[in-house]
Amino acid sequence: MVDGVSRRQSTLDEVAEHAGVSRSVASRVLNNAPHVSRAKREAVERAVRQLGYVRNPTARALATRQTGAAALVVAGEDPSIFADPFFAQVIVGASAALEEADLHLMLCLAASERGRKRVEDLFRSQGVDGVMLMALREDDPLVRTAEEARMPVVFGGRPVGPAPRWYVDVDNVGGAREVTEYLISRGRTHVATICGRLDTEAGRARYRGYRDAVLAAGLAPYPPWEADFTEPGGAAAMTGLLANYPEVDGVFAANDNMGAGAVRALREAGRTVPADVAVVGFDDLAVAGVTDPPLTTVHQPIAALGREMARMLVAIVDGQDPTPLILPTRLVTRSSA
Amino acid sequence: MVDGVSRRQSTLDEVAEHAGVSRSVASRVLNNAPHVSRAKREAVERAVRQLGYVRNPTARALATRQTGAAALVVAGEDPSIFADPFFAQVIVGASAALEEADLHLMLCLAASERGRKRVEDLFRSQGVDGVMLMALREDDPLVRTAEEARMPVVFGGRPVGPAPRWYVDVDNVGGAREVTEYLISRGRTHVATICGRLDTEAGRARYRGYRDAVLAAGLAPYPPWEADFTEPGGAAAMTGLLANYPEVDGVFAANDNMGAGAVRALREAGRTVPADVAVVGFDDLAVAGVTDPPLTTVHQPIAALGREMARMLVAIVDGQDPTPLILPTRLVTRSSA
DNA sequence: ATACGGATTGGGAGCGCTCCCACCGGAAGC
DNA sequence: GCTTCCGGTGGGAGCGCTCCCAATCCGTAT
Repeated sequence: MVDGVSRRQSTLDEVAEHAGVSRSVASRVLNNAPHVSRAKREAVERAVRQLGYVRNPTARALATRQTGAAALVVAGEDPSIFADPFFAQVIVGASAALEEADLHLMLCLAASERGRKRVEDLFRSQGVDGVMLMALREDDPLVRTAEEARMPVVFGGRPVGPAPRWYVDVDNVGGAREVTEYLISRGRTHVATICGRLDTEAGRARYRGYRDAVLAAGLAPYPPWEADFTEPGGAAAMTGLLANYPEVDGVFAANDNMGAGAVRALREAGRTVPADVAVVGFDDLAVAGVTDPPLTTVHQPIAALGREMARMLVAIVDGQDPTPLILPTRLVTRSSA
Repeated sequence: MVDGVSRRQSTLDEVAEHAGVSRSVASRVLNNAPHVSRAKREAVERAVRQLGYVRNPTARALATRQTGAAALVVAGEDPSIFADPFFAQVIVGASAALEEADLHLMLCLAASERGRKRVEDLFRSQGVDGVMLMALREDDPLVRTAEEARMPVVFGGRPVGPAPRWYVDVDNVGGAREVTEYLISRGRTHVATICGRLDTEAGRARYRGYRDAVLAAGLAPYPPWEADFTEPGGAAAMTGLLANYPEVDGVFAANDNMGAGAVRALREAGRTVPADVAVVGFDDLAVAGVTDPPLTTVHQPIAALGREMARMLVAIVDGQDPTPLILPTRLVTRSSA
């Protein structure tokens, strides 16, 4: 009976029987393995079509000890960190690369207590073939978990501390230096920074880049004024900066969200951008284009970051040992500085 | 030997042996099933701890025919649709609800040809326990695939055409009507709309809401000026609208991205917002807060949408038959209108 | 003809877990 | 005192697939 939509899912045994071959042969055909005669191969393919057979990935996973899935773990402190459009772009890139290797993407938001627990179990139960790990804070217990894991782990952005074996990062120091130099080249002499969380490596690296540039120009760096990478956080920081250092005429915000917040706070304080205070950001997310004035910022290849993480992971799963990767950034000038 | 980090993953049999019980008893303990004496239960728990045992989810899945995972499928035409921060918020909500049910989240971007194919296989191979399906366009083949699937499917937003059995949507018509009425109440008499893609139900519904409000006020609705829900698309549409209907003094953009684009296009055309042209959006995403002026818009509970989809799915997997849900929207007034 | 090497083939033993079921002993019911 | 019942227990048969290995087949070299 030809019935592509039979009630029950057909099994490999049924396909084999239908094709008049053994299970082994049918399996070889499905896996494109050699040692199958042309005639039997075609018979199996016909049976597969007629039965509407689809291989059961779970059974395959059990037998091969490979799940066919990779996890993207987003750590952080609060699940809402994931609302940052940054991650969406990472996912677009990672998803495309995983698709090429025919791996599925499992997404884990590990910010809650329970979420973290589940990720730990995932690591230990071999529930995926490998993981991509992002948004780690200093002393995040997941770093330890990852080290002990018996599976490949690729870091997206380095964690604070010793660099892991496999990671993909962007050149945070270089990007921050370049955009700060740009600010200075536009005649700004009192350049402060709204830095990101300093318990993240990205926050620290961008502050270092800022500091390098200011010192190299013979100016005095301001102490790090920390915010949480969000728009309201950036606005609040800008207000604080204004109150404490009214002479400031240039601000490097360590990401675009905070840059947008700074622009808003400045406008609300009656200062014009860039005439009174020039503002630059980092990331080149969509928000940088809609502020008024639009933000000069540092473009980082976010989708590429995701793509390269996934490719690196696939390479490791395939038994290779790729070298870490640092992606370049690029200055994007708009009118906020 | 106490060794929580033994080379090989320990199995349930080993736990059972270590605890001096049978595999069955050990299994019952792990599943919190009855018919286990207090003494043996504790022995097993001790063995689990000493061996650092973690249950193999793949084997469990094979035996129970339940994978412990749910998929979120984002259709659309182009994978970059996922870059819209809208989805990130859905995921935050869905992830939290799935976490409560101890299900993992599999994310599938089904915009590419290959991606769609993989989703179809996922449906047919029972690779997940259920799926949440979003961003369907008219005549999307995935609708058919979903109907034929032998697993629960919850739609996020209704597809064009007959309503599916299970879905969660927001009140697009009501929200669009309300914000358009607001525009009119502010004295606007030439109110146009930059509508979203009309091959999506959300695009159509929002246009209907706009049209209802305009007609109810005794004004003449403008024909739908279609754009693709993106910022540049909105800007281009605004420019076109301005060229064709210079008398327009109010615009309902069917989402905030397009609203932000409209505001930018208006500024670049030398018109002031809201004095010359008032603009309102839909979604209440972060972008609505950073445009200048910030956008009056329709708040929709996006994380709740994700959460309710996930809860509905869990309910179905548990054998229930929940009723579809339509979430309310809320007008958020800022200064763009 | 006869033997030999390689390509094919099918049987069977898992992968690690769940769950049905038969079995045990003691408390309750008669 | 003897059934009846039930909590507790362990054995065993799968779940659907992969993969090792022994068996078979063929063409060809001897």
